[in-house]
Amino acid sequence: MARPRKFDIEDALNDAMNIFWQHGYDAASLAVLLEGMGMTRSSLYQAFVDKKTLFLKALDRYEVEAVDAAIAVLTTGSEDGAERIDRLFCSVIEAVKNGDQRGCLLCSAAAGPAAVDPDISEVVQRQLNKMSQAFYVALTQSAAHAHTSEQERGDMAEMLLSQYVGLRTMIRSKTRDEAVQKSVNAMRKFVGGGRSEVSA
Amino acid sequence: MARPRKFDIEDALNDAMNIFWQHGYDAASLAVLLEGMGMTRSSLYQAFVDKKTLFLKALDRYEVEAVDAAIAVLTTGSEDGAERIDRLFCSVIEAVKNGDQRGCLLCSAAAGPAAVDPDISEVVQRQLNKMSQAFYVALTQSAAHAHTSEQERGDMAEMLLSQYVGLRTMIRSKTRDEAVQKSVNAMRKFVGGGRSEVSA
DNA sequence: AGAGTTCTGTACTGATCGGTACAATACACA
DNA sequence: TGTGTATTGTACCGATCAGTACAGAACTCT
Repeated sequence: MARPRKFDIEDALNDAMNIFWQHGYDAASLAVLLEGMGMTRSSLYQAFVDKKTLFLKALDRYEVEAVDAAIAVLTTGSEDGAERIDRLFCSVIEAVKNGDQRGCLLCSAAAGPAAVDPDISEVVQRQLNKMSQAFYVALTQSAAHAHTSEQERGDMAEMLLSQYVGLRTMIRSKTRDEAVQKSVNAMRKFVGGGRSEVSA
Repeated sequence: MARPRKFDIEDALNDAMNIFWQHGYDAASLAVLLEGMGMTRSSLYQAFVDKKTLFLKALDRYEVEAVDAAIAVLTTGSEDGAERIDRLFCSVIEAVKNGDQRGCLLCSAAAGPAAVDPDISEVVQRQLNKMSQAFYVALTQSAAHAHTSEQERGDMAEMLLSQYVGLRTMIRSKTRDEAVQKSVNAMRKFVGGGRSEVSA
């Protein structure tokens, strides 16, 4: 018994996520968001409270869309965990080669608004923790690392996470493809379990 | 034959660098900069043209102040390059433990304005390249890695760089100290040449 | 002391920021 | 076919943004 909204709320959130992903939190002004989401000011504020809340919801969306996908790569697909880690890093290269220079919304958020806002920081931390957990699982299920101590695997999981964050952060600043490729080469060799050498 | 300026231009640039370092490019508004640099609007614009130019000069300053210092750690001090790498990562931990959560101006710039502005991106890239060069030198002068191929060392230098960037990016988002410590633990073990185990 | 020159302080600019007020609108239901 | 209700569109809000205009101040040199 009321006027129905013109937009799908999930679609809009998806648009918002992509806009924040591409532009970053600050550069994604209300004007840009409204244009990209195809809605008016009132609709946005009525549905998403304010910009920060929208960003937090976009981060949640990113968790489902991208983080959980990365985690799926790390925890399923192949028997060998090291190979799964390998695949994740290769997918990063793949994206760059396809011209995707957006990097990672989570990583950009970590360097930007999360440094100032505790609410954002909390979400970022939670998602980063999830990723490091997944690295840990992958290492545990790797022939090359299963024998190492729990502590060693925990350390290495954290290291793989910083590697991942660093890579995707640099990609955002137009790092040349070869540098990314080199970094991943070394990482693959380090982790072991790689299938072929340097795919392409 | 003119009125002398009240401030030292190098001091002011130093202040600007620190403000950008702490707040990030966007959050460092003119008001914040003027307050922190202790000067008036006209003086700033007269001396530094505009905000972006000031930022570029602050980045140059950061290169001298911080990047070159890191490079010095990587290229001098100890006979063994791996130990020097070790020292660099330990110094990152040290900073965090002392409550420094600013991360790295270069890394924040990479995730933020460098993604949009080609001039900033260029400077960021140049400095990141310098760092990876220094990692390469350190590896070449390491007993544990000198025997590896030139390509292998190049790859690993790039990997160490992304590791460094990732670490300092996450630090900015209030990553708990233990995660940083863990990541560095694994990195130290990986690079080898570490002096003692987990300093503290 | 006066002229010339550069810097400083203040006041202001238009643009844009995130956010709000409110009337017009479009639907479901009675 | 009204009536109630939630959404939409528009017009607006004060605050802040980066940047500028210009008069007055502070110095050096003649």
